[in-house]
Amino acid sequence: MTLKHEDVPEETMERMLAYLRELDCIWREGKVKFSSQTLAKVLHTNPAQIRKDFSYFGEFGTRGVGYDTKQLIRELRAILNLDRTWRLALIGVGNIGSALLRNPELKRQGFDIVLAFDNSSRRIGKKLGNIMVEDVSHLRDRIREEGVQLAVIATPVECAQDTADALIQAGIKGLLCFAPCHLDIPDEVRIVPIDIPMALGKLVYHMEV
Amino acid sequence: MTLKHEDVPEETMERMLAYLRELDCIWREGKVKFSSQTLAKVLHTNPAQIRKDFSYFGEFGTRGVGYDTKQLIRELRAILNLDRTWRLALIGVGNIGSALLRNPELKRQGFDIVLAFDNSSRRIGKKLGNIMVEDVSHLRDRIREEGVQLAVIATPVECAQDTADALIQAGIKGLLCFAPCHLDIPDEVRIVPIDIPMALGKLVYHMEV
DNA sequence: TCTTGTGAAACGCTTCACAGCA
DNA sequence: TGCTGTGAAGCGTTTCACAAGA
Repeated sequence: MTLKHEDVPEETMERMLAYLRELDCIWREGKVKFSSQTLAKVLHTNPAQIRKDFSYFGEFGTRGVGYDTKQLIRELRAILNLDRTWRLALIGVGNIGSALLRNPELKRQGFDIVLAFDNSSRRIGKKLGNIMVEDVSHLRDRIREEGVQLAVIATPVECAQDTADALIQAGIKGLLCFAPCHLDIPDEVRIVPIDIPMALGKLVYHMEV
Repeated sequence: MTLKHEDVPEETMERMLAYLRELDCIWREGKVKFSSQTLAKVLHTNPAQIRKDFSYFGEFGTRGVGYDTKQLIRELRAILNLDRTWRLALIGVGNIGSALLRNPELKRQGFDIVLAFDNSSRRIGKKLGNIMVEDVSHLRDRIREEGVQLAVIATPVECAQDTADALIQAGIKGLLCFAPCHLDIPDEVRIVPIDIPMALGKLVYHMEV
């Protein structure tokens, strides 16, 4: 029985991304079949968990045999909306922003930064890769012109909320935010935070002092 | 009743980090008191959740009144081991690695990158900020010399597992990993992954296609 | 009256155990 | 025999509701 998005635990979706990432590896290693057992061993998890996760979306395996690697990769890509290219806007071309622009991995994974903005005249007009950095004051019009749905906030904390507000005005539906602060966002907009100091916080909590 | 680390849900610890981050804001805004109600409103969460989270570590409030902002900041810093400076090693001084080295926010938050390594002669010997990039082949000795406990893996995926193995050999106890792949790590070593393509995956899963 | 701290209920995710099939 | 798919049990987290106390 196949359910849809709202019925799937967020945890399941996150593990599906991890399964896909690992299956890409397994495929590159030439393994055309796998079982929940073998995948679980690699990822240090429980085979029942993997089967249960898959079962939210359908039946992909063959009893007594296992799963077809390539087929599962295709299925997972489709389930996770990763079977297309997503166009992104980037706001803030400082350290992290320019690292993202220079990162070829993103494009390879289907995430294409097609717009970049900054508020500093030092950076506006410069070309990074094949993207021209534009003035953040043109953000709204340019995002609408290009029909971009997703944006990456890589500004300092001080500008992050204003940037988010402007992006939402521009019709953005999903945000990846590197600014280490809470943002106030309407329910219909999705935000995924990447907070590096907080990640280090998770680490040191478990350290012997 | 105060319990310790192993009895505290991971979710609680992660929220404690978010509370601390927000309390720093609240303090800068000049608010010397807060209630679970007011903090919950800002973070779009449940006041009972906040009180329950706090209760894992002690009693910090005054009934009928609320909490003292500055005192709570101090308590949370101590609980989360954020009341000291942590020294880090960085491996991989590419786009993301050099962005981290140039990021003054980390030092301000108590995370000090004191060693940087790379395997490219183009980068070895260069100075970034006030850190000299060293040859990754000296990793083990230098980490032991400096007594560093934490490391940041910012290498390409291809080197990530080897790097992790070397770091563990060197006695590293915690890893922040930017390489978008699963790493095989002994139980006693903590790893916190920051996987940017996966974060974008979480975002697009919820998008209307 | 107001807000904390907390047992207990409610809820949701994980794991188990086994029927169903190749 | 071997592995999947899944209902049900187990378990941990969240939320509720209220006693305690300023």
